[in-house]
Amino acid sequence: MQPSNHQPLGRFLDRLLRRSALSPDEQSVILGLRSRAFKVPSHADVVRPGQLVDHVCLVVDGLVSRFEQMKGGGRQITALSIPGDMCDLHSVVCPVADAGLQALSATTVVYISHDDLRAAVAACPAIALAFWRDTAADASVLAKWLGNMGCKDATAQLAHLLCELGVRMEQAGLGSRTSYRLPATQEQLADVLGLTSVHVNRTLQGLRHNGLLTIRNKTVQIEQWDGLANLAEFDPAYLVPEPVPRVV
Amino acid sequence: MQPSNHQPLGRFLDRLLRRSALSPDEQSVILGLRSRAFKVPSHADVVRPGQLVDHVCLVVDGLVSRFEQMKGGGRQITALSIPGDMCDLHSVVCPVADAGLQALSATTVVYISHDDLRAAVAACPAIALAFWRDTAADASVLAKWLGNMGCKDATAQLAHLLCELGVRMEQAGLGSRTSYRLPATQEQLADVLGLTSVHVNRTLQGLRHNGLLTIRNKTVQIEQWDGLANLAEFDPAYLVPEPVPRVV
DNA sequence: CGGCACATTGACGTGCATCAAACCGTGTGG
DNA sequence: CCACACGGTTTGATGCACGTCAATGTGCCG
Repeated sequence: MQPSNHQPLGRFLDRLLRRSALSPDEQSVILGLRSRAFKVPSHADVVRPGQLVDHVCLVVDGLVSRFEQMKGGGRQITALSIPGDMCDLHSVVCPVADAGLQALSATTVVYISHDDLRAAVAACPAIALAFWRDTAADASVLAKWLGNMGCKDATAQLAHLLCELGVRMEQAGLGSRTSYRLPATQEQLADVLGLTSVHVNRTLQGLRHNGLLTIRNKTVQIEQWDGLANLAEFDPAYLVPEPVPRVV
Repeated sequence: MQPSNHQPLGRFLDRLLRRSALSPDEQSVILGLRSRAFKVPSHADVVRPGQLVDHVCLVVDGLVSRFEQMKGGGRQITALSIPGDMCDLHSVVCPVADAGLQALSATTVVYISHDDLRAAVAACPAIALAFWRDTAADASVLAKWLGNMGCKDATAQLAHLLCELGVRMEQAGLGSRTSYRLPATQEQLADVLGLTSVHVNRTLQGLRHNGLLTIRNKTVQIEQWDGLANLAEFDPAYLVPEPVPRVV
């Protein structure tokens, strides 16, 4: 599993191959998907909540969040997509988006039409399974977040998030788990963790004062990985599934 | 979409058909799956966290929870499976369970082997898509729970959960949305909501005193559906996806 | 230089946790 | 048929983690 290349679809294929075996033919079906690139400014909506979509959205550069919007103005981020991630691959099978998508920083994305993806799925059953598996992987991140929010205090929760992002960035070839760029504001992190930006700020300071990490210029530097992972009860198992044998 | 029957696999097929169109042949593949029934006593583990499984588990009667276990003894329930639900359909593509499964009440389940399901998927691409869609539906419940936990207070969160279960019970043909049996303890509800059983108790009393619902003998009676749904900002859209056209 | 988004700090309030005890229904065994 | 044990519910007193509100600081960009 060599990184194929740094083209948008190459990054996505890498992500799929991390979990699923695909034949050269199947790989070229993925790489051959037609895509249209767009630039999205920071804070702009990519998909509005409740919107019916006919394409998926692959992150090329930047950071995209999926979020639930409450009537009272509250907002909960339910997923973070880094380059190489499909924000809403599940929309192929559930095209009416219950949640919205928003760029957290200046971002470039590519659109790929549902029709093209459905054609790929119809042509290659293994691709359908790879997509299913990808959706399941997203769900396991979601379950982990729920567990953290329900059981851990702000410090452990924040530490866990920063460990997770480290591992994911490393997997995606975007830095190492102890040093990566995170173009998100403290308020956005607060919306991920179900906290306020004020409390995220103080919690972050606590981690800094303990020498666990530093953040300079949107770049996270984890100084004591083991300490942070231990504090967070972080176990990357949920991010690195065993590749599963082909079934078709 | 008539309820096929009340056999275990019939209930599961009904659930699939609620979201996916399947041809008669495909339906009979589902109904023909081999299954072995088991009785599970209350509080017993069905799958231990981290276990490698080679079968999925379909709930026939009772209630099963998926949960994350923390080192400190904390526990977070990340999904509730009612009769007709596959607890861990995603394990077909991610066979190493990150989370555990536990029966919340005396429960009967049936096991279906991954091999048989993979054969079904290989034979009928539409079944693969239906399974993928089912996994996505579970994930949207998870996202909603995360949103509630992050943004709402205990009252709204509990109200939302009871509305959700009402709709799901009704869809599954197990009572109406305003009256259904819920064989869970307050402590288990607390583990769903990220609260303590003490607080769930007081919150439940608040809802009762406002005349919104009553609970007697494990049976939830919602007296004012609109009031409860409004309090919870409950919108069932995330539970009733538009059926999607066949792609294969 | 002025404006703007974001980070930081402080004072204060509250929703929920924690701990501990009492209460209640149900099944069990003497 | 009663005594008891046990899982679950209910209640009260107290504390803390985090929210809220509001001001100030800071870097960046036009």
